[in-house]
Amino acid sequence: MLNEFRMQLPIFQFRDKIIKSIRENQVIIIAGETGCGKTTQIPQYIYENDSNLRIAVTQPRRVAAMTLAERCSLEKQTKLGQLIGYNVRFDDCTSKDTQITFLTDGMLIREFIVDQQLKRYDIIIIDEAHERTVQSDLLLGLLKNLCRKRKQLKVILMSATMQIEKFANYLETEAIHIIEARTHTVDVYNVPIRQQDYVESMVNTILQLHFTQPEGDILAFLTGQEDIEDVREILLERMKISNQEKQLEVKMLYSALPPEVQMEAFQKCVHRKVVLATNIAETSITIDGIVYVVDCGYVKIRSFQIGKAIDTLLLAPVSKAQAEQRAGRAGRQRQGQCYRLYTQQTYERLAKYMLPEILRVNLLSVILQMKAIGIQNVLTFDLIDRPDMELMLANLNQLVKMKALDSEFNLTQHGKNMSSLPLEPQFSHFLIKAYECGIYDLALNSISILQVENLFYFQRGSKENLQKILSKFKISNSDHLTKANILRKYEETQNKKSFCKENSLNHKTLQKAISVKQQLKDYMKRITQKEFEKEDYDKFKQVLSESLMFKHAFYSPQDQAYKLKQTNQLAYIHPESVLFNQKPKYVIYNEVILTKKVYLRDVTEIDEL
DNA sequence: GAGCACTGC
Repeated sequence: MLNEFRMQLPIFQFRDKIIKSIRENQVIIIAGETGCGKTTQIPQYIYENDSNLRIAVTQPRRVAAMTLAERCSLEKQTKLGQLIGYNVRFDDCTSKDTQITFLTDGMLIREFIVDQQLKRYDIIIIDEAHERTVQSDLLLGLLKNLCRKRKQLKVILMSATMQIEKFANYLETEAIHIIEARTHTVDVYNVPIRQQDYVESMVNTILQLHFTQPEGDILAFLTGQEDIEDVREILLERMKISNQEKQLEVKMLYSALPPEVQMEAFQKCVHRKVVLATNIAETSITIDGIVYVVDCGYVKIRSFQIGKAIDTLLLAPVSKAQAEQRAGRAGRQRQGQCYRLYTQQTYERLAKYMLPEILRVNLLSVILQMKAIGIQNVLTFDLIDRPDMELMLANLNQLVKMKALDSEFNLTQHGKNMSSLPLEPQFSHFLIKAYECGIYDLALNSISILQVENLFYFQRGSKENLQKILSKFKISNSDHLTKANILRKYEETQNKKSFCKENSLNHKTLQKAISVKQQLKDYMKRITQKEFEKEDYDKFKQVLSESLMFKHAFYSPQDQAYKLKQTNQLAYIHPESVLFNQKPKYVIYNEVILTKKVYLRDVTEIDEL
């Protein structure tokens, strides 16, 4: 039975219309802002109408998949994992009775590799399609194809109310439903003149807001750890000077913060709270009680420069859609206000949407996945936005060199094995080769710990300890081996928490590395039975060097920098490397990224190129 | 002598 709460949701009045539309069309589009109830209700409507159907609902983020399944289970008063369940990495909470499965986009792509017909499901819902992640774009392409082969299959695309025509054209459907949500209005204010420095401007706006506006918490959007810490320091200083009775609690929120510090941003405060956040607060996380939003107008974007073959992580203006999304965060509880630290004129000139991810990342692993799913010609595969042809061709040729594909671009057994691992292709290649050479534990430790980010956590200004800590674990002029050693020492230590504290390590991060290692170990069991171990660092380096065949660099004395073998690009060893300030002649690296300079991250010295 | 936003298998 439908309970009263469910009937009050905006989506409820569309129930019969949508059911009818699904019956009559193979592909339908449902657009509606967050809060209209589409994600929790539509799977249930479908099930209540025909209890034989098996439904998959995809989400870009794993927490969303888990909490949505929990929410729906509660509404249907069933046990989570029975009728309704979820399936995300490290956590499969489904059973043979499960008919509504919430899963991540990446998980459904994995299922495609196992069964290209996806016969396990009758209806597939792709949610949050407007976010345009690589995974959901790829899923749309795969499902568009599959619809021709499986006439009974139904596909529902759900998105915010943007780019709907584009989706509709691509999926060749006219069945579009737009659901209005009941949200509160947000008044938007722009600054009248262009601001020189958004940190200064941010501080002034927050303080002015604080001293003149009625109660309600503030959410401030900044770009990264550095400007968040700057704003915080200046705010605290000025609050001290002003000696006002009106207190202001300053909290921070960005992904490199340890989870326990992040939690502080969610606690209710006696006084007004201001949360200084990155775009983690844009979609991933919702904070209750926010009435005011301040938007600096910038965001850090990671892109892949095709010609130079390097990643960049640089500041860029937000898109209009992003600016709206940020403003919307003020209207979740009651009428809110949004202050933009840029002029109305600047706003008008912003791009409508951010460039979709598939057009700005390296596609090596996506191409391998596509081959594993059985796509013959990936170059002509019909995606909603086609990536650069040259890049895809270069990726194909790299996969040939790794022997993942043969010379006709057909998937080899090795490529099949590689695609079964949740790793970048060069690491899959490395792990498989390392097993063959009998250095599996060393390789597993190294790969697992390199998968996790924010291994260390330092308070501002205390980072001079880093090299001291690294030297305790250092092995053989290699970040790969040194980090493997950190994981091994962590595993061997009894009191893990104090071990982490002593060495400024992030406990949760290492926990994650452990579960990554266990998962990789399980996957590897299906590929090879070999499990013998010898501690051979030279062999390790040799196999690694061969696996990172496109990531070699040599020191160029006249440039006082490294030259990448592939492109002659100049780069510097990252300060977080054990090789920082040393100048080994030849190195291999995991990643080359432009931030303030072009840096090589995770570096190992080798004897020759 | 600098420090990387976010997400996923």
